[in-house]
Amino acid sequence: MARNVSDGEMGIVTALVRSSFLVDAVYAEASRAYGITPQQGQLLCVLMAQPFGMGELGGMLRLAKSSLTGLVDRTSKLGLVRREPDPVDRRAVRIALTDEGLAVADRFYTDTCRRIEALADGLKASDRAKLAELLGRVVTENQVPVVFADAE
Amino acid sequence: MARNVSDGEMGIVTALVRSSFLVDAVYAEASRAYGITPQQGQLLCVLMAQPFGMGELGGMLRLAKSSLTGLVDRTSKLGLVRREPDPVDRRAVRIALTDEGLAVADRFYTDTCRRIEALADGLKASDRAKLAELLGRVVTENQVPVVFADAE
DNA sequence: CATTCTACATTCGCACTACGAACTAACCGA
DNA sequence: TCGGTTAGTTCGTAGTGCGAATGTAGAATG
Repeated sequence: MARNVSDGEMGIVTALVRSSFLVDAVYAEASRAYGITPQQGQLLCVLMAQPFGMGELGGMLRLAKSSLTGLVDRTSKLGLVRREPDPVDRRAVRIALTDEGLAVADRFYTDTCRRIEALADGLKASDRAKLAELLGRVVTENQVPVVFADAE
Repeated sequence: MARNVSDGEMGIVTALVRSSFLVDAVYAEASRAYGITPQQGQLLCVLMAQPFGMGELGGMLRLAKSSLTGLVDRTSKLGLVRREPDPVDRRAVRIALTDEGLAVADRFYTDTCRRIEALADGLKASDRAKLAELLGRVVTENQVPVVFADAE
């Protein structure tokens, strides 16, 4: 049987899985507010740092090449990203944000950050810092791709 | 611009988003190993506690009714869950694990726990406990549905 | 009791997600 | 130049998730 929600003690596995569920819901809600899908939102966030080739993007987002083509197609059709020819490799393309894409990405990113941050509102500052440190170490040690980063 | 991965300081937002990405990847990998989708795996985990009606399931998994019908259909076609008539309400059904579904759920759950737990292998026991406590508070305070629970 | 209102679930059509296999074009090394 | 590799796309398939519309059954009201 499962423990009750009111049970104060929650294992680390459950805490991770359920917090992930929470983050996913926030992502879905935030992206919907901007007329994009969570995947498109994630693509925009990755591209905020710099343009990437399809291969690099596939590695970061953990998507097969064929999956990525469609995602870029659809996001491109919205006018948010653009395929640019790679200057040195004529086979390759570089996916970059359009002006509008950058604008949407900025707003989506800011909004998402605000919503995610609100999840930890109940924790006092020192606890939030501790949580960020511990969770950050988990992320770093598992080499999670930089699908999201702190603003400068 | 974005901070570098090697940058030790990671904000709580980034840590949450990227750890969620990590958990999602583990869930996808684990479910694939059992020939099911992550959504089907999640359904099995929820039903491990007890059978639920479609309405309850929709609330817990945050899915529209129409989305759930298909998920249950497909999982049922695999022989893992079953629709049972509700004893008191002839409109309603109760979704329950079949014997095979219970067996798969047990193994999937155990395997997933092992994989998720491994994510925090780099932390020492006291840090893991602290992380579980803080993240557990975030989960509890945001009333995340019990889509996953600790084993008894 | 009949009528109405609401709740439970399904069906349908749509767009998106994700994959592997097969393919084209271009790079690169021998 | 030839053969192998790499970058991306195309195509077919299965699954996801939603809203609108539907049918049936319980609940509430007269």
